[in-house]
Order: sequence, then structure tokens, then C-alpha cells
Amino acid sequence: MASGKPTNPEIDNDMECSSPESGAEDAVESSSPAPAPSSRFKGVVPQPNGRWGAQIYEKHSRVWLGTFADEESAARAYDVAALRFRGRDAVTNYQLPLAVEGASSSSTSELAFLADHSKAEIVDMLRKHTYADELRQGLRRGHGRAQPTPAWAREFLFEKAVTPSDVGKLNRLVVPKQHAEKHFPPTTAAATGSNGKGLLLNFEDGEGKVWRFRYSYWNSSQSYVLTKGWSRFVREKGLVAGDTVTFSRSAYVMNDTEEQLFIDYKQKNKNDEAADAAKNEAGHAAVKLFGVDIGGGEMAGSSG
DNA sequence: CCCTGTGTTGAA
DNA sequence: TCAACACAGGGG
Repeated sequence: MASGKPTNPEIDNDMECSSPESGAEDAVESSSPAPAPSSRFKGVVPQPNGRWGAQIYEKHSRVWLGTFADEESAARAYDVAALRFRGRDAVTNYQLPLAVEGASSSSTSELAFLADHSKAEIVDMLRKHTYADELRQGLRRGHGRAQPTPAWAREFLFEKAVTPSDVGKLNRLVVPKQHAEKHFPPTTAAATGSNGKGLLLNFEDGEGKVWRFRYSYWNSSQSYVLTKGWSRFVREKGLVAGDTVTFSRSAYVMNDTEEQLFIDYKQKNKNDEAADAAKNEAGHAAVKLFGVDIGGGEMAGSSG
């Protein structure tokens, strides 16, 4: 009974519901070209080459939503199509009110976005894997202001627990070399414009606000660092030693020439509201819905 | 030549 | 409505 299918449509807003990690899969006999693992997700079908297809049915015929590298992506595609084709009550693989920190309105906005496009257009976006990007564009245009990129459209890169010096007077964040070299653009002379001043990187935070940091390599300490702009981020977010900053990028890269990067943070422990409030930041109300985020790990009983 | 996605069938 | 299966035909 119930062979693995997620009976619960709501799989929570977990970014990486990594399950295929089960390992110990079974030595697949090469006699069968396609093991046909049969997807755990609704609307997802295995492809001969190991990829996954997404499809939805309407009026006796199938609407193909494209092929994807992983089941999750295909499941997302199906969900979007289901929303557009069958409305908000459609049964989906994931909890559709795509949990975005900023607002309860994001899901509403997405519904509006869907309503503003024909089924064919939505299907086309899904097939071309441009839906996330188009959605963002649409939200910007319609809403008139920056909207945070939903967590599901982000790909976790790495995170770091900030040290006292990272949030101190040095006005810099040391980026672990290993991660810097793997995920950030190279700080070569060509990229930096032949001066050793590093380059400027844009990071979108959880509120959709874009931060620009100077990123460079310090020969003196053999370290990669974020400098100019960093102290402002620390100040505005109220970062303290022990907090964690998380870096991610758009999961749907159009062109590698300018990939979108994201930065978020997680407080070591939730409180300090009083302290933060005491700072009388007139800029904005403290947005503390960041607990729900990528790369985190499961939140222990958020129902509180 | 590989992969997509359509044709098709049987089950829910 | 849905997924399993087979493989034509398209695109590189």
C-alpha cells in the first residue's frame, strides 16, 4: 500500500525535499534501458533518459508541460499548470501558496499573474523553464516595486555563521575560500577591470531589496571578502555574531553572464525584538519572518 | 543520434 | 483524469 506517494499535497515549504538520496537504489540491470522509477509526484512521468516529464490533462487530452532534470522541478511545473487550469482549489504536489517571507500577498500576486496569461502562455513558460523569471517580471511590472524571489526559485549555495569580526568594525565579511571560489565570480584581473579592487556583486535579500557589495581578494590575509556595503547590511539586519548568512542564486539561470545572487540571514536565536526596536529604525517594521528559509533544515515545530 | 513528447491503452 | 509504455519524428 501507498508506495511512497506523498499523500499530503502539502509538503511544506521545504526547499530541498531531497529524497532521491535514498541511496541503495538497486543495481539496475543494463538490460532495461529505463528502470522507469515511476514518479512520486502527480503529473510527473519518467522519461527514458532518466529525466522527468510533466503533464496535465484537460478535456480528454494531455497537455505536455516539458521535461525536467529532476522530479521536483517537474512537480512544480505541474502545480503551476494545475493552478492555471483548475484554479486555486486544484490539488497539487506542493503547498501552493508558495511561502515567501515577505507577504501573504505573494500567492495572490501569483494567482493574478496566472490569470493575466493564457493557458498556452503559461504552458510555454513551463516548457521553456522561464516561468520563475516571467513571474518576477510580471510582479515587478504589476506591483511596481521589488518583490522577493520565492525560495523555491533559489538554489542554495552556502552559508556561514558570522564571526565577531564579520559584524564588527572591520566592515567586511570573510567568505570561506572554498565557497568563494566555487560559487562567486572569479576575481581575476580581467573581471575586475585590471585593478585589484575586486568587483561589485548584487545580492537580493529576503525582502526583494538589492544590496551591492564589493567583493575582492585580500592578498594580505589570503581571504575573499565582501567589503563596501557590508557594514550597512549588518546594521540594517541587526546581525550579531553567531547569526548565519545564507547565499543562494536563481535556480533558473537564463544566461550565465549575469546570474542573480541572493543573501539571507538567520538569527541564532529569535528574540532581540526589544533590542532591535530600541534602535528606533524608522526605515521599516522589523520583518522577522525569515525563519522560513532555504538551506535551513527543518524548523522544529513552527506552530507556536 | 539522442531526446522529446505524442499515440495509445488500461486503470482509477 | 491519470500514468505506463512504446517509439515516431524533430532537432542538433
